[in-house]
Amino acid sequence: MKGKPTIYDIAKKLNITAATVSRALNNNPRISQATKELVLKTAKDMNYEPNKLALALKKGKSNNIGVVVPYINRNFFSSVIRGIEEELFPKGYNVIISQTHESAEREVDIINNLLNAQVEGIIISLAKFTKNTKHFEQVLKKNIPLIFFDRYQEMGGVSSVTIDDYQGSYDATIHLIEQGCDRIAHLTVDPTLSIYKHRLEGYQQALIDHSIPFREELVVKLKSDMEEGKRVAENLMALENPPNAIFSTSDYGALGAIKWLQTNGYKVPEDVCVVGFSNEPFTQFLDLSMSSVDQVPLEMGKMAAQVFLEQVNDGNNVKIEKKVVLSPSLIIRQSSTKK
Amino acid sequence: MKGKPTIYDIAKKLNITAATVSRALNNNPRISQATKELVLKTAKDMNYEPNKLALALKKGKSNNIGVVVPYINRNFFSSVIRGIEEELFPKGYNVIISQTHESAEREVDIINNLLNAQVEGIIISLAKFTKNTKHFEQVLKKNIPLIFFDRYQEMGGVSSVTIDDYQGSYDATIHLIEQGCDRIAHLTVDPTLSIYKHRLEGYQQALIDHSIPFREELVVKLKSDMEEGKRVAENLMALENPPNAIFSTSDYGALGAIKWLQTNGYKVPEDVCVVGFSNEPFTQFLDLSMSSVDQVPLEMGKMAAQVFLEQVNDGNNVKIEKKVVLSPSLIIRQSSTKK
DNA sequence: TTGTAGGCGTTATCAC
DNA sequence: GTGATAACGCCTACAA
Repeated sequence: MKGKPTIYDIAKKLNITAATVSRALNNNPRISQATKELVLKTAKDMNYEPNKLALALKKGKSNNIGVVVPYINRNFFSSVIRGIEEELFPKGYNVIISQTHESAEREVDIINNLLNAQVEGIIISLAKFTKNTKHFEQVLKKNIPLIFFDRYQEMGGVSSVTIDDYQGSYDATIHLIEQGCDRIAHLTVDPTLSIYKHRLEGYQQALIDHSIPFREELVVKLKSDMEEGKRVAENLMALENPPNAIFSTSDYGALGAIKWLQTNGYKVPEDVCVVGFSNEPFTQFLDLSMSSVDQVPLEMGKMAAQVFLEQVNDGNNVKIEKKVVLSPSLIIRQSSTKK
Repeated sequence: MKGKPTIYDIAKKLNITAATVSRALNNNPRISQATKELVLKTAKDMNYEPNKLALALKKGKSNNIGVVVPYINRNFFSSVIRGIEEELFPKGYNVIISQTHESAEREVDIINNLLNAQVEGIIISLAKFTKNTKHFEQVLKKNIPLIFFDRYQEMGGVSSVTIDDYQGSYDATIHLIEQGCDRIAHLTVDPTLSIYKHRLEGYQQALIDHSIPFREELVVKLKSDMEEGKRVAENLMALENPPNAIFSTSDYGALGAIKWLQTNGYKVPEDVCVVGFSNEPFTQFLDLSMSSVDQVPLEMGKMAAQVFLEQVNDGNNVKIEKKVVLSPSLIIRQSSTKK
């Protein structure tokens, strides 16, 4: 008996069959209390541990779940993954992670790979440029729960967990208005992506609700990047009627804006209030701490895991399509607090 | 043929046996070119994909590797994991992650779980309070490569990938000395842990090499935390002969120190130079950017993965025990640059 | 060059 | 209650 002990080893020792051992181990009702205890005891003695691979092959279930993100070392994603792992480890699932590097191609490879590995579910935040959804149809065809989080795409049979981007944006804008700002710039990243579209809409609605005219020139598209934020701030302040608040859908853009403002004679928040989005860890450590919309990544991860568990337990039932929308949380700090 | 096609399905279609199909798929030399091509083609047509679980059971190899960290959403750890994944995905390995939450108990559970899942290797950064190593002996007994990174413990048969903490600390201290500082405080976390012990030694050696007397009262132990950093800075500056430089083995401690200094009339770096350790992302975004020792997490992850690959390919050979020590990289920024 | 048969560790379906 | 036996999908001697 070199390697790990199997149910055969323990069967032999007890002079019974492997089948009986298996049943005893699985607490099968029609097995005598005596043998049950005996088996359990010797199993423990021999340091027996079931071979998950065999079980997996037999049942066609691996106890593994795949989590796919663009990059794992972005704070938002790693926090979501943390939430997922914490929810799923106690249930006996192992979390396999993969990174798309924002490449749609690689995303396809990863999905195929996960499928081969017989994962029982896939939780994914789409690569930025994923348009085609063919690879996901395969997943659905196999009745494997597929859950999008944060970045998603409309697709029948797919569940998703997102934050209410509209609400987050609305709240942030209202907050700025309440600080007395009436010329609020909106920095966006790519309004064709749904999350940014919703953020734009929330911003617009807040203006409407306070009878503030919408000015097209105050909406600027830029990459989520500090240098871009500086450039944009410069342009905005050069307008004849410059903004007295900047709401950026990215913390990095907001940071760049603040830096430019401060080094060019503007006071934040007195002259210009600034609010970011994502609540990156650095926002709280700045000398002038930055207000930001928190995307509740931990909750998002836990929620995604829970949705997965529901679907997986629902067996081959009708495909449930669950859309969970979490409330983001506006964190108000110095960059937008006049007092 | 409901589920996934198997080699049997494709065998039936071609009127040959599964064995032949298997061989063709595996490019077995003694198989006719004709059938090989035929099999390959129909396999593709039928959208055949090998079932990794079956393969795993057969070979006793899962193609999975376990990565264990305290918390996945710490920048350092998630960056290491990123490195590991990037190195291992192309080789066909799946990366399973688990978090210990710094609990030694949970660490034991996780190791057992990974063992049951038949992972082919384990890469781990120890929970802070792990003393016992019994659970690791099990891993070694099964001939499964075990690799420690960052936080490790001396153990026969175990490889490790770390940075040269001594060197990093030495470099940082020398840098401070070159800036003209001769009263350098050293903030440590827990000198009983080897990494902090080495950092203390590097600091001391730098002093010796420049004939600067070592002063016990300039070495302070504190938690890696901003508030603690403030408290400690206050105490240090109250000494009769206060420091003109602070080297903290944690960025958070350094940050706290800087904040306290700045709000209490001291100029950084003119009055006091400050250097941190870890190169957390926030250090570069501070108004006064912070110098720090980068722990090259990406390289560390890649290196750990490479060590794993070596061991795993070495079969059941003699246990190789590889100790890789990477060079940290001192990032010099404003907090320590007088000019 | 290809087919046959057995096995990896479990569980499920029959029987007894 | 428990024992045979087959099966999950694949690989690999051993034959032919």
